[in-house]
Order: sequence, then C-alpha cells, then structure tokens
Amino acid sequence: MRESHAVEARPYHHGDLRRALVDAARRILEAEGPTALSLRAVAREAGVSPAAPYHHFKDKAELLDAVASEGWQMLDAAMAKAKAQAETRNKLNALGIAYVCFARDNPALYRVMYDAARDKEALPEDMQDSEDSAYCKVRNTMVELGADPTATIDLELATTAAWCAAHGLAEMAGFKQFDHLKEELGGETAFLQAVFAHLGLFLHVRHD
Amino acid sequence: MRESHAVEARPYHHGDLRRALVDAARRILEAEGPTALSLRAVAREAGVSPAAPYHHFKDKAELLDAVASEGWQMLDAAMAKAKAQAETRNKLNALGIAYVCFARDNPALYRVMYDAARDKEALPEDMQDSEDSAYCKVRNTMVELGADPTATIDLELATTAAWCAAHGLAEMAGFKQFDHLKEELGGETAFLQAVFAHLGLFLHVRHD
DNA sequence: ATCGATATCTGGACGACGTAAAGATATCTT
DNA sequence: AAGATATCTTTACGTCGTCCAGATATCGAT
Repeated sequence: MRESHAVEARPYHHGDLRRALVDAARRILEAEGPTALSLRAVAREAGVSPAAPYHHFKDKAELLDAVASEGWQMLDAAMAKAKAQAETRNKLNALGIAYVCFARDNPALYRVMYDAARDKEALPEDMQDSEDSAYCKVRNTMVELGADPTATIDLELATTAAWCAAHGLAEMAGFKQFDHLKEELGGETAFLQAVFAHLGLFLHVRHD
Repeated sequence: MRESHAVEARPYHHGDLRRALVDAARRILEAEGPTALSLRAVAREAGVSPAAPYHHFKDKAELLDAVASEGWQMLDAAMAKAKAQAETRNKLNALGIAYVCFARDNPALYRVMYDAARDKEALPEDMQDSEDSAYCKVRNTMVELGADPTATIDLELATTAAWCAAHGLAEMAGFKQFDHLKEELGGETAFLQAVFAHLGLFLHVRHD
C-alpha cells in the first residue's frame, strides 16, 4: 500500500520509515522548494502522523542533516565521475565545473547542505578525511598536476581557495545581475568558465 | 516614554515606527541571532502589537529587505573607508579584506543580506549602478590598477570573479575545519591573506 | 474650529508549525 | 506465551505569520 522504494529489511511497523522520511524530504525539496519543507509536510508526504519522525530523528535539524549528508554523497559522486572522464590536465577544470553544476541543478539541496553545516559551524567531518570526498579529490588533483605534496599547509590553502572560488561562484551564478554576461558570452557554461579563468584557476569548460 | 533615537519628524502616533522596527530587528539579530528574528519578536522589542508592523511592511520579507538594505549601506561604507586608507596598489587588497571582515563581524546581518537577495534572485539593483556601491568600488579599483576600462565585459568578469572569491571566503571562514590553518598561519587575517593569494588576487593584509 | 477622510495601532482569531507527553500497537526476546 | 521494547497515533501547548474588525489619533477642507 505504501510506496516500496528499496524493499530493504523492514524490521518494524512501517519498514524503514527513516529512509522514507529522507526520501519524502528530498521530494518536497525538489518539487516545492525549501520554504515548504516542514517536518509536518514530510510526515504527511510519508503518510505518517506529525510526531512519527521523532522516533528516528531528535529534531527537524537532524532530519535535514540526513538530507544534507545524502547531498554530499551525491556531490562526491558527481565530481568523481567528472574527474574520471577528464584528461589529466583538465581534471581540476572538470571538478570545478561539476561542483558549480551540481549547485545549479540542485539549488535547494545545495542550500540545505550549507545551512546544516553553518548550524554546526563545520562542514561534514569526513570531508577532509575520507579519500573519496569532493574536497580530497580537489587536493589530490592538485598534486597530480604538480603541487608539492609535502608542502601540506600550502596544499590545503590552495584546496581551500579553490573550494571558496567554486562556492562563491555557485552562489552568485543564480542571480539575475549576471544574465547579460551569460548572454554576451553565449551561455551559462561560458560564463562559468570565464569567471573561473579570472579566479586564476584557468579551467576549460566543456559546452553541453 | 518610547525610546527616542533620532527625533525626526514624528508625523503619526508612534513617530516613525518604521525606523524603530528596523532598529529593533537589528538589535535582535545581533543579540540573539537569526533564528530569534520573528516579526512578533520585533514588534515586542519595539513595544507595539504583533499586527502593527503590517502598516509599514507588507510582509516579514519586506522588513528583512529593509534590514538587508542597511546592511549593504554599511558594507559600502566599510569598503569606502578601507579603500581611502590604503595606498593605490593595495586598494584591491583593502577592499577584499574589508568585505570578509564585514561578513565576519556581522554574520547574521550578512546572512540576511544574501537571503533577501536569493528570494528575489537578484542582488540589490543599484549595486551595479550607483557609483558608491561596494561592487563599483571593486570595478573602479581594477581600472585604477591598470585594467582596460573599455573592455567592459572583461572588466565585469574580473569584478564578478573577485566578488565570488570574497563571498566564498566569507562563507567558509567561519567553519571549524580551518581553525588549524588559522593557528598555523598565526591568526585569522593571515589565513584570509593566504587564501586570497591562492585565489590570484595577491592581496596584502594588514594585521590588526 | 469642526468634521469627515485617512492613516495608525490594538485585540482577537485562524491555520500551520515544532515539539512534548501519554496511550495504543506491533515486533523482539526469552 | 509473555513481558520488554520499539514504533506510531492522538492530543495538546506555545509560537509563528497574517488577516480582520474595531479603536484612536492625525490630516485636509470647509
């Protein structure tokens, strides 16, 4: 009767309500935006009472943490794919573009990711540790392109700078102010490439 | 009986309740953060009924617009001061640092500014037009430093890139992840300078 | 100065929200 | 089979954004 999704072990009444709630949240986020994302709406969408989520999440914030966590995984995957498909000297390019495109294609999710981080005053912990994180992919790529892997501080600074640039651009790219620049440059990707170039990253963008 | 602030023309009952509401909002924002900033709390702080603000603002969003607008003016002023005090070849430096420091010192206000912009999908309109805006100060400074003023597209791209870099850094600087970098570099300003350098802006930071 | 029009503020109400407590119900352990 | 435990529902409380009907003060024209 309920939608089935992945029919994983359903140990209790509903059968992995936790999963269903996160999915419901993502569905609402995509369909109606962040302002419509209330705990009650998520419960409604999942077909349970307003108090049910509290057996799986301490808070609304904890639900959003779970959503954000999936967002980071998606970002990691998108950047892994982009890196794999690019030639060595274009890998940094590919990573930056993949980052900004992810933010453009999932604006609400991207917002939830950083909102959750701001509340804890920290990006996801494993971002600097786990080797398959987007952050580490950027750092590793810099080494592959010739950065000195023993100059750890400098390497981290460079990675942080690239991250700042990508995040700043991701946040700005949506504003109307830059519409005329996008037009004059012949598209959004050209705009992104041009800004990246001025940021000193000299990324080359594939037009799609 | 009511607090007096600027005793400007008080044409009606309260005497410029609009001003009082914006001030109250900024006070709450500074003292208790963005989550405590409800319309009712603002009205309470200003000593009026919960419905009173609706005679001066269509919305809660419209009140926040007014707060954000003051934030942009403050940013403009801070950057004007920084530019005036710096030597010519350091002016871009000074602007970038002033931007990030403003965000660091007024985090809640900075957030309101960009939240309001995101809702309208546009930064304040006069940002690209009025000559005393922070954005135009960056662009003009680039010309003073040798950028070709007739290459308008390139000039705008460079300005946009600098803006993205500053915004990205402003958003990242608050995260705990970078604490160890700040320590190892001997302070937050040194960290900011280092990241700016990697961003290709090569700004020199004064330590304060 | 008077009086109607108008702008400002209050009080009360509505629905939606986050969340807590208590009761019902299904699963797990033994 | 039965008690313990986890899950879900119902009900409830306080807060929020917003609207509406009245009260009150200012303004404009006479």
